[in-house]
Amino acid sequence: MDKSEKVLEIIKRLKKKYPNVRTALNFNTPFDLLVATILSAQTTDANVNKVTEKLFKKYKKVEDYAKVSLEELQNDIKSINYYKNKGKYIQDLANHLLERFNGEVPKTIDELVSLPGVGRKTANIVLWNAFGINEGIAVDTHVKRIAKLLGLTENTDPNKIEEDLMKITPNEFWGDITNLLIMLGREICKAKSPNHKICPLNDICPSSNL
DNA sequence: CTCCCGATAT
DNA sequence: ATATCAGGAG
Repeated sequence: MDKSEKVLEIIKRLKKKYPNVRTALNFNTPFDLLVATILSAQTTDANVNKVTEKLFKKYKKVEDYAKVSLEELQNDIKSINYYKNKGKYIQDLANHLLERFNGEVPKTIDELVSLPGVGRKTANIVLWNAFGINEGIAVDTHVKRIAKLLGLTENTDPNKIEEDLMKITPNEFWGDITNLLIMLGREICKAKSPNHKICPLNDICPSSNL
């Protein structure tokens, strides 16, 4: 089974296990999702959702993030890891959107990545989950770890892993594969204790100990 | 490469 | 105690 066939089999099995998988981050608007995704760096989604529940009620529009003092915004996300950096990213981001994009979230990777605090991972998450656009594959810590365990890539650089995955994955699945691997990573193929016994991929995974 | 720097699981 | 969690900037 070559890598392309393997990816299809992996997607098929994971889709069966997680039929309607989508981002676990709660959001109403594309901008909400952009904020939530920035907050999610090195932070669990549950913790992000706890904070955004209040945040999105207080900050309805892009202008609201631009208006407040940085200290107040940082304080509103205080329970999030790296809250000082993230607060600054989000406020700068709001200003860039207002000045350069008429207050709207852009719909291309190049434009998204030009915004403060937004890298390829964040851009891909927002494009797929807010707009349904498959321009790339979001490589987060789970995707990075599991793609290597499954033998889909030998690279460790997220950008190269993204290239490898794009080569062997049909475009229609570029959005799904990230969410599917994230679910697998959170529930079964955990960083510290991968549970090979209950993994639906254990018979085609070179890293399985069974 | 380092810094950022909270909450939770183990 | 420490490893890890939907990373990105400098």
